[in-house]
Amino acid sequence: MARRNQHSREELQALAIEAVRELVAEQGLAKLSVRKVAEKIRYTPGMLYHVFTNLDDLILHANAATLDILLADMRAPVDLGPSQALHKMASAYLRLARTQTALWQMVFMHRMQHAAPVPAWYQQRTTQLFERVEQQMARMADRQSVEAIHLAARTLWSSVHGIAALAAENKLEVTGEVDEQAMLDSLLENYLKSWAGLESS
Amino acid sequence: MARRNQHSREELQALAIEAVRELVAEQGLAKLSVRKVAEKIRYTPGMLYHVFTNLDDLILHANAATLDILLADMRAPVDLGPSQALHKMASAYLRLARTQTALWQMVFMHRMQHAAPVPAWYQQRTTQLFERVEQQMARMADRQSVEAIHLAARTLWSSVHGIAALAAENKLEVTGEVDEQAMLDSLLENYLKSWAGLESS
DNA sequence: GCCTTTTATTAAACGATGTTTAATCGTTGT
DNA sequence: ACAACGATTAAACATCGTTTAATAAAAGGC
Repeated sequence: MARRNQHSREELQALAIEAVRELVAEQGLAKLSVRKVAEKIRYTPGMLYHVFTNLDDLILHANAATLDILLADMRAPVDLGPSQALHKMASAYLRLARTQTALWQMVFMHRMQHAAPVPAWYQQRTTQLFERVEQQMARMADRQSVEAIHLAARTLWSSVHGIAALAAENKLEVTGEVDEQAMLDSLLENYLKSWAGLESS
Repeated sequence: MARRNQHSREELQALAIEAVRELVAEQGLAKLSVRKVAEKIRYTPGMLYHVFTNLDDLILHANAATLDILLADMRAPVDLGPSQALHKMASAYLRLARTQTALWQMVFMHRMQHAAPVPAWYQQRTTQLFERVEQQMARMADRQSVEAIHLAARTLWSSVHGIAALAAENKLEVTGEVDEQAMLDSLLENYLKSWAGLESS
């Protein structure tokens, strides 16, 4: 049979993306396969190549969905001070790494195999994330230069990411009990305290 | 032919491990395969399963070698103060991520597929790394409790790792110029300044 | 020095993978 | 009614990790 046409191209995309996310959430990235995705949405593997260029492309779309969730969770409440806002954002970041570990890891661990550059519609989401952090840090110290704020934001958030990555690892392999939330608090409190007190050069 | 016996079991292990490291350094983890390793050491794929339990095991051994290099590079010079020692160690960590990106990524990105727990001889190396950091931080603030030092060491080094991870990524995908060494300096300076000034509770 | 036993090593198979190909079959336009 | 098109499939291909049984060389006993 051909063109059952029960689903439009866009519906099929959404269906496949959701299937990937469910499969990865249940079994992890390592167990993901094109055939499983196809079976789950009741199509043939070949069909997926009519809608996505390859598996990497499909995974990238699934990751974009995860990033959208993350960005939504990291919406900074307007009525909070910059320090508390950053705490909230970091906690949201950590929470996703803890509760949706497999999906979170897929975002940060999967690398393109075909040497294709990350498309703009994807990179836009990751830069958006850094911009939000930068925005809050700009509120903390308006004495600092734009470059200094940029550097500090990247420094801080790379650090937050490192802690969240550790938390995601520990969900799988035990390395000794660590309280990642306490680590986040320690990082933010100490780094920001010293940084905000700095004078611009 | 059988039992050419040109190489002992240990020599074969070392040969295979070195082959893995060369292949990954040249082509990346994604292109690694058992067959390529076997070809490189001029044996058959099956032979590797006589010396290692599976590919994960082989990769783990290759990662141990990388960790050994890292640990050697991170030897803290005795004549330095704790703060400068930490700077040196962090720089060494970053340097490896930059110069041996593929091998470094294999250490931190590869996950066991067979749900086997990380063996003790491997985990020993990663804990050793944290211990060195802890040691220096203990020198900085002997007023703090053991638990506080443990927490701060893990916080700081997870952050260093996050920055190094970002540097490794940017070696592959361009995200805009960032000076990771400056980020490291910012992290260490600000975090340690505030942390070391703290009184124990 | 021959024969047996071990064991290193291989060749070949198995099942699964991502991807491509050509064929099919339903829909659409005329 | 028929032709063109396009969605969908079935099947093939090359590669992968891993296992199996066969083979050939070394080691040990006598």
